[in-house]
Amino acid sequence: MKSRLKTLINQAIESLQQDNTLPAELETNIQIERTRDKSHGDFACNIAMMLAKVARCKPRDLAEKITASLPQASEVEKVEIAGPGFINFFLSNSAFHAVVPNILDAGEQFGRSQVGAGKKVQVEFVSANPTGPLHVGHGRGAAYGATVADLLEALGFDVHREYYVNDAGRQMDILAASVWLRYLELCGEELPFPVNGYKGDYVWDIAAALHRENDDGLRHGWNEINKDLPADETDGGDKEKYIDAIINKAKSLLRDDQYRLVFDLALNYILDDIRDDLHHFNVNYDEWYSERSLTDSGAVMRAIERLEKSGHTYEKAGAIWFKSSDYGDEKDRVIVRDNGQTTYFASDIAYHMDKLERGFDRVIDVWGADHHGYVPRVKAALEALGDDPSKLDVLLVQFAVLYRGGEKAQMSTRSGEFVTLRQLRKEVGSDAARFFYVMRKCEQHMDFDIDLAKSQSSDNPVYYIQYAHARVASVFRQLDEKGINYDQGSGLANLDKLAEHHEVGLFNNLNRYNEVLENAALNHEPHQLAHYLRELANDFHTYYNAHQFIVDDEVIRNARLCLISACQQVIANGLGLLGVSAPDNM
RNA sequence: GCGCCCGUAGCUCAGUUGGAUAGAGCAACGGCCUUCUAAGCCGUGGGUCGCAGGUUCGAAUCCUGCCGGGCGCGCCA
Repeated sequence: MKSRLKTLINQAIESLQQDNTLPAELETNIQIERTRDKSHGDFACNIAMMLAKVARCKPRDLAEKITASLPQASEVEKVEIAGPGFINFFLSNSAFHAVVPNILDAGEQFGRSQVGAGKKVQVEFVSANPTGPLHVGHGRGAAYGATVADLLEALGFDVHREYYVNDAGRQMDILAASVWLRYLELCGEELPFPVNGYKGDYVWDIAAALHRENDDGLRHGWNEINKDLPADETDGGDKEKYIDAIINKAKSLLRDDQYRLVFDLALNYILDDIRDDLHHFNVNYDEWYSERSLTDSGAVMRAIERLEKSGHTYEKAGAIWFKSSDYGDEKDRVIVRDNGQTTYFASDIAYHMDKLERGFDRVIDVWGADHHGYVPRVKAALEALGDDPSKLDVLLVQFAVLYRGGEKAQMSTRSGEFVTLRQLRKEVGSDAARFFYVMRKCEQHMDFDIDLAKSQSSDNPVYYIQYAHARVASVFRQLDEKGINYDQGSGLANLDKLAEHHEVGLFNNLNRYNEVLENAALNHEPHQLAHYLRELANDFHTYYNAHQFIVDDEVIRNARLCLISACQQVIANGLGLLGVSAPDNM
């Protein structure tokens, strides 16, 4: 609809250029907007105000000339000039009707397009350390990332969903050591558990699995382990040094192969858990990319060498630094520590280098907002490597604070542990959780009202929208029960009989769906779709209450059934893109 | 101290990328059940868009400076 009006205005401008009212050289950026106020018509264009200067006349006069030069179009009922020089288009009702047959024809495909033209986009999201179950903070990233990916796919982008698995580094060693110590306890050893170890119940579960598979095969006496250990924090020592000493003991006593056994068991156990959790959250990946594989394949060394060769590194205090401050970072960063080990940042440089080498036209990282300080150094690295940092979009997701009964529910009752995503799903259901997480734009701090998400009332937007979908299904069930025939062909042929203002409003809203989808996807703003669906459901419910659909007049009846059927389809499609189900029964 | 995000109705938030008289949902108040789901609907009230300047035909939106809240500033990952 918008593009149709654009071409009309373009033609008008071209004809004005021919009679020299407007200069031949002209930069035209025609914007067509939906009006807020119906008294301003259906669409408005501000082109006259934009071009007034170059045309050297008053905006309203120019608007007059443009309007006079507009070609005839059947959809346009009336054109008015208003305010400082807006050109307002009033369209005929029938101009909005064509969307209904389009919706019913396309079905599930309605709204999908080829705007993305098959461009390769990678969306990396969640990527939480596999050292424990996902918590509610990860949930927002999961819902947001998955929806952004689905939206882009709907627009015809070739989307690759990826989870970066931090399966290297100290945190994983701490987990492996924690599991091993719990395993030793299961073997009958008595030992003090490290202050810095992972204490969650899942560590016991992994240890039990380790014990089932290996019996006492990995057992070492605590007396042997305890030899030469520094003091833990409980005994006035340093908890970091203590846990590092435990890790080193584990590595030396178990040797490589057995240590790797413990490590991998823990890693896979937790990854399976995360995968399962996300799967039930309707979040699925194309690839789980291992950080360790970057080291194994030599990508990390290759990235470091490239930086060294291009003169972006230097040595200081035994470490190798990347001069990220040359590219806007606030200070330089270590990539190889004085002990020879590469840093996490070095892996991340290699990872992003690898992403671009894999040929993605666009790379999207979804991060928690607490990592925002990390953006400049990654972009700096890409620039130093000679890649284009503008290909990388980092989307920062702010924290979600859970509220239950008006109180913060962020922490569970047990010692400072976060509420897990699994607990949240169990309590409010996957549908409500997915919807609530994307209801707000990602840079907005979010208050997640658990009570509201659980409630089955119109206050709850998820239920309200799903209910609209179910209601249409219910109407068609009624039709069946009454033995009344639904003639879609007749309905589509008589849409112009629907002129109640509720109906006009619905036609109008159904026409907006494609625009909303495109905007939501290209701007990475799923909340736009969520809000749209709320409005559409609201309009539907209002219509439902104002008018009977199953009426005796079969012409009106069939036309109305076509209209509500289209509403149902759009709601189903929209909810589908948000990862929310559209039930027929509630 | 420096950097990023946020500040819009009593509350939670939108605001079509700078457009016309700033919107919605809760909450408050007043109505509506013999009807395809009242799991709902109709109506009313409510605002110095944090503050002060600036940019222009036009600012909640862009720029500058303050104020307030959140987060981040490791040879951790």
